[in-house]
Amino acid sequence: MTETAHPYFAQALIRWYEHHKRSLPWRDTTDPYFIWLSEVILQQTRVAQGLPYYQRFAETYPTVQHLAAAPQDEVLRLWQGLGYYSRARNMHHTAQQVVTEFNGNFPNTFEGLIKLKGVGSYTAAAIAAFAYKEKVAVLDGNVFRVLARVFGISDDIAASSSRKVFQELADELVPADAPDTYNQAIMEFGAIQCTPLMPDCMFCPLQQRCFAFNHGMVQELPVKSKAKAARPRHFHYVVFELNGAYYMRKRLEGDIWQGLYDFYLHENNNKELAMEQLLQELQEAGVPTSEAQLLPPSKDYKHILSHQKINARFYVIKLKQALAQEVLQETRLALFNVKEIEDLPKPVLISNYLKNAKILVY
DNA sequence: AATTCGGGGCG
DNA sequence: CGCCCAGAATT
Repeated sequence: MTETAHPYFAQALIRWYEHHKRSLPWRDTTDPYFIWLSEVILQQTRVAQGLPYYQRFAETYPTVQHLAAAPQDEVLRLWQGLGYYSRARNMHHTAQQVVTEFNGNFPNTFEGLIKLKGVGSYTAAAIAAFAYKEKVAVLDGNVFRVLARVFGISDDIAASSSRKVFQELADELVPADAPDTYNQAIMEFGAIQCTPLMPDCMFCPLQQRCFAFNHGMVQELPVKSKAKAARPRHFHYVVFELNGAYYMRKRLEGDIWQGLYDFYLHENNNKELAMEQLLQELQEAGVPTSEAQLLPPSKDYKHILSHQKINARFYVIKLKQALAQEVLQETRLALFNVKEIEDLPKPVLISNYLKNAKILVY
């Protein structure tokens, strides 16, 4: 490991930060509510993608009380497109807890913050440092990368067992007099200067003390094992239409997109689905298919998630009469008009279909 | 300690 | 279009 004087490391980063930092709205406040909001949005999310969402949330819910009082569907609708929807559900839950249990005040220590749903070690450290200047180290992907390169750490950053090594080093590096600025600085440095693919080593203030640069290992560090291949899935959506309204249902726990709305779903392990089979299934579910007019399936929609490759087809069925109450109970479907559908939180896949099919115009 | 949860950007 | 990015909860 390169002998890097710790005070030098923090000082160099802070000096770099003062010259290169981006102006971001959550950096102009020490209000734990807005810092928490921004950090939850920024989990797994690039600043450019999260920024407009932050602005919308901060504007729509100017206080934690506003967020706590909002209906879940509204919160999820505002979150639509950001992904990892448990973040929104947990955030909503935590807002309600802060209001009802803590009188609207967030815990003011790392230990208190990390007990909140959706607040893990990274987010607790970020809020504690930025809002309360607690001397704790944030450890996100940027920090992993910067530390691995500068200090020549070759532990696999994708392995949970490596965390301890990085966390201990990160903790040592935090200066007591500026934990807030330092933590911002190291993440910003990773995001702008010490980037994953083409780091700007030529104009790097740490160049001379960087293990990776000095050993020609910038491309090799950090070490990161590859994720396993995404599993293929085949979705066959049945879009029941009745006089310009559509049957949709809220997705349950235990799979992707919990809390979001989609259509009647038949999943198999094939791109194709025999019409007779689908019609028989619908008949068994109590759908009067004899009266229904079955249109040809849509094109294939390919939707990529981190570890799932979804191929989806949409089969529109124009109904002549409403589905029976028992069918709705069994399938959990409900009828929504176009205006209502617009306001429902939906997976991007469903949004794309609705738009292509000219059911919704965004 | 490994797996699962989304989606957008980039070369 | 393949590859990259990356925190929290659950198993």
